[in-house]
Amino acid sequence: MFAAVAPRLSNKLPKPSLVRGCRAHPVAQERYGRLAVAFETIGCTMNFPRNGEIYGEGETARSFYKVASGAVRTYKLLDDGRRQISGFHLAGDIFGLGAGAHYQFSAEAVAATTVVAVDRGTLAKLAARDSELASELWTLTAEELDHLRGLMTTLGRKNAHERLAAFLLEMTRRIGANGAIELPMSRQDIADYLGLTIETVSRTFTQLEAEAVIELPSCRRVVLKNGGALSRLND
Amino acid sequence: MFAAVAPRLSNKLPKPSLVRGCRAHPVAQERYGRLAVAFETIGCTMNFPRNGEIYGEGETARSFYKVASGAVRTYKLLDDGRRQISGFHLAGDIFGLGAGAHYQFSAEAVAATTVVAVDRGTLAKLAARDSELASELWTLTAEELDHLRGLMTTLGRKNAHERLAAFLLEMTRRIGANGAIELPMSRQDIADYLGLTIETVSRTFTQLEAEAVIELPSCRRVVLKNGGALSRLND
DNA sequence: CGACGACTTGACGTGTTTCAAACGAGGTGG
DNA sequence: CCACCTCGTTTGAAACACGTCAAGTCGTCG
Repeated sequence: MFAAVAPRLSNKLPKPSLVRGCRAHPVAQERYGRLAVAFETIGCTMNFPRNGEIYGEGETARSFYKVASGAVRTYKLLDDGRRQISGFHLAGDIFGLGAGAHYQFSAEAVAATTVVAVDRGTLAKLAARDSELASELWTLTAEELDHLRGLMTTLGRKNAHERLAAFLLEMTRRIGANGAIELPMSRQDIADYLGLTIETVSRTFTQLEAEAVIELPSCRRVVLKNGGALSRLND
Repeated sequence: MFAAVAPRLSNKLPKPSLVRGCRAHPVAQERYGRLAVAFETIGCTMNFPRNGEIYGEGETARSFYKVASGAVRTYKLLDDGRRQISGFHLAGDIFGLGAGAHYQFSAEAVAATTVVAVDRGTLAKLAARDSELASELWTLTAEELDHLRGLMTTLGRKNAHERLAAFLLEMTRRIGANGAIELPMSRQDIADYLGLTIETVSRTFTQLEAEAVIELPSCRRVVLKNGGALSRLND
C-alpha cells in the first residue's frame, strides 16, 4: 500500500478502429431512457483492443462514453508509476463524467471493448432543452458520486480481506450470474483499484478460498460459496 | 489504517436552533448564480453547535445544504466504530448532494456552524423549469465527483507524508491566507479523512515541522514554510 | 489548583509491502 | 508431440510503515 516505486509498463497500443455515425445497438429504455436515446441518436461507436487507450489524462474532455460491450478502467498515474483505478465500467455503464474541461483520469479497455461516444457540448445543448435528460445526467453523476463515497471507506478504513470482499460483492451485484463471476480484469487491476499490491490481492484470494468463502476454478472465475461471510467482511 | 476496533464516543448533542423562512445572507453572484439565488430565496437557515448532527446516515434525504459559516464533516461509520470522513465543507460550500432517497453519510458541524437548507424536491422542480440552474447543479455534482476521484488516489496509493501534504495543500487552496491555515478540525478528523490514525497524523505533523516544511505556532495553526516540498510530496 | 480534553511522544506489534523465485496456462516453432 | 518461451499468477521470506497501547504534555475552564 505504501510507496510502490516500481514503474509499470506503459500501454502503448494500436489505435482504435473508428466507425463514425453508427447507431449504437438498440438499448432497452430502462432507467435512463432519454440518455439512452441520445446515445443511440448522436452516438459514435468505437472499438478498442485490450489495453487500448480510450482517452488520456489531461486531454480535452470532448465526450461522454457508454460501454456497449467489454470493460473499461479509468485511472490516474502518480509520477513514480503508482496507479489508482477509480472504477471499472462494464456493459451499459456510462463513463467520462466530470466537470473539468480536461480529463483528470485516463481510460483504457480492460478487454476488447466497444464504446459509444457522445459529444459533451451536443449533449449539454440537448439537456438545456430537455429537462428530463438534464435530470438523468444529474442523477447519473450523483449516483457515481455516491458510489465513490462508498469506495472511500473501503480505501481509507478497510483491511485487505474487507477490501476484496467489497470488490467481490460489487462485482457480483454488477455481473454476477448464479453465484459466480467472470472477472474481466487482472489481479494487478484489482490491486490498483483496492489500493493494494498484486501479491496481497493474490494471497487474499487464496485465503478466502482456503476459508471456503469462494472457489477459484480459474484465476478469472470466482464462485461464491459463502456470501454471508463476504457480507460480514464488508461492514 | 487496519482494523481500528476502538469505538469512538458518539456525539449526542443539543438539537439545532431552527430559524424558518429566513433569508440566507446575501451572497455575491459568483460561479453558481442561480443556485445562490435559490438558496437565498427558498433556503432555511439553521444553527448547529460544535459536533451537532445535521443529518444522519439512513435518514430520508430531504435537503441540500450550503455552509454559511463554520465547517461541516460528512462521514460514514463502520459497525466497529471505524470512521471515514468523505469531506470537509467550509463557508460557501454545498453539501448533501447525492442521488439516493436516503443519506448515505452523516453530517456534523466541526465547529459552531450556520447552514442554509433547501428542499430537494423544490429545487428539482425549479431546475426542471430553469435549465441554467439544472446545469449548475449538474456541474456542482460533477466537480465534487472530480474532487473525490482525486482523493481516491490519496487514500489508495499515498503514504502518510503524502496524504498530509495533500490535505495541507487542499486546505491552503480553500482557506489559506498568506501562507497560513487555521484548521477548523481536530487531529482525529484529519486522521479519519486521510485514512490514518491520530498518532500517525500527529507524528507526521511533527516530522514536517522538523523538516522545516511547515511551522506549528499552535496545533490548529499551520504556516507553510516550503510549499514546494509539499507539492513534491503531493505527486 | 485540579480536572478535562486534545495533542504529542515512546515502545512495541503486525499487516502489508518488497524482493525474489517458482508455478501454470497458452502459444510458437522445431 | 515436446521443448521453449512469455505473461500472469502464486508463494515464500524478510523489511518496514503504520497501527496499537500506554504514558506524558499542554492549554483551557471552573
